[in-house]
Amino acid sequence: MMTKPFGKNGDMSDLVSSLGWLEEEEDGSSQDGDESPEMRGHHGLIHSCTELGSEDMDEEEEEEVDGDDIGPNGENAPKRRGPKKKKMTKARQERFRARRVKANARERSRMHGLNDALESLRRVMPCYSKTQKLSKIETLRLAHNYIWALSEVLESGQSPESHGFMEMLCKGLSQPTSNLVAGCLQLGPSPMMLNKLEDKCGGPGVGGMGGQAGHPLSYPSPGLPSPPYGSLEASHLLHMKGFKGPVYDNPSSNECSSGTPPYDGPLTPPLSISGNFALKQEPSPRESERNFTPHPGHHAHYLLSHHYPTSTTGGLPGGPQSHPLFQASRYELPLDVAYDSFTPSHLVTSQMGSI
DNA sequence: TAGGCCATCTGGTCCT
DNA sequence: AGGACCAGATGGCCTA
Repeated sequence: MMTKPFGKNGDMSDLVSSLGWLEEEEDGSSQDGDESPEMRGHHGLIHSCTELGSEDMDEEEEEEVDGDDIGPNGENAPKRRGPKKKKMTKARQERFRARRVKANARERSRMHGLNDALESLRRVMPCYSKTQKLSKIETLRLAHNYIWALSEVLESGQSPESHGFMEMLCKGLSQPTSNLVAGCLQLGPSPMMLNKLEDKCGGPGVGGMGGQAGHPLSYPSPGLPSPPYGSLEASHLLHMKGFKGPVYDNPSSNECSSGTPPYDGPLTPPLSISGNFALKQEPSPRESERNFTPHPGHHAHYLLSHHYPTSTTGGLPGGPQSHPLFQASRYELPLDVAYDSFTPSHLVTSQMGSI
């Protein structure tokens, strides 16, 4: 439970009055700027109070605000310490309010943008449910785990159906979220999901395969519960169906490298990661220090042979081997990544910055 | 009802 | 000076 230093009602008024706030509220200037219905409680009052008491201390038209140390119930409130508060003129109050209202609007807009980005992230997570939305913190944790797990898959050839993959995904997640992820990964693609994938991959502007349903990941597990579990969102892999070929020879072709292009769709995590690997000639000595058994390319083969068959209709132009998932298995970490603290996310961020 | 999550307001700080 | 970013504070909503 979040600790609330002040009660919702009543006890706050003592503080407010002791700070000499009430006089401003009386003249009505405290309400005019808060067009937002979310302007709740006393919080804003306190901030405004402190602001009024500090910002304009060097202004003319000083006016003492003493004499109102009596609480709303008539009791004596403790005297306010520090410099005496000066009353603002109407004009100053209006200016201040206008500035504050503008800043609030910007902040709202900024947070909405942040939430939009978070929602985009949710949609490319391995489990996405409109009905059971992941919380912000869980979304970030799952994203971290997901990148990590995918990298492990690339490096080790571990199957995404394995228990280990699930464990990596669920590491540090709350029990409900873990259950959600587990449910998602064990559910076979539902007809609804297939439709969704069809929409995503075949829809206009997605770079899909002409409306072909594609090859959604299959996690056969008949008889498992349906919702509230979300559905397995395999689109993060299916997105790559639009992949035109390896990008390693031309790093600038990677979206991530061309400044900050407008985000108009889910990214393809393997592309983002693999495009930044350095070409590996020999197995890295560090690789042997890993805890997993390296089977380079195994999983890439598995995935790609299942989902990117070499065909003229739906396969990758150069066969599975041309896919970044496969290619990436031949790449290794940059040497400047601190190995102790290695996680795939470190790799991504450190390399992204160097593009 | 406690606890978790969220949206919002706010003041401070840094940057352009 | 103004905007972006951040963290703290607060109240509302929802759920176990």
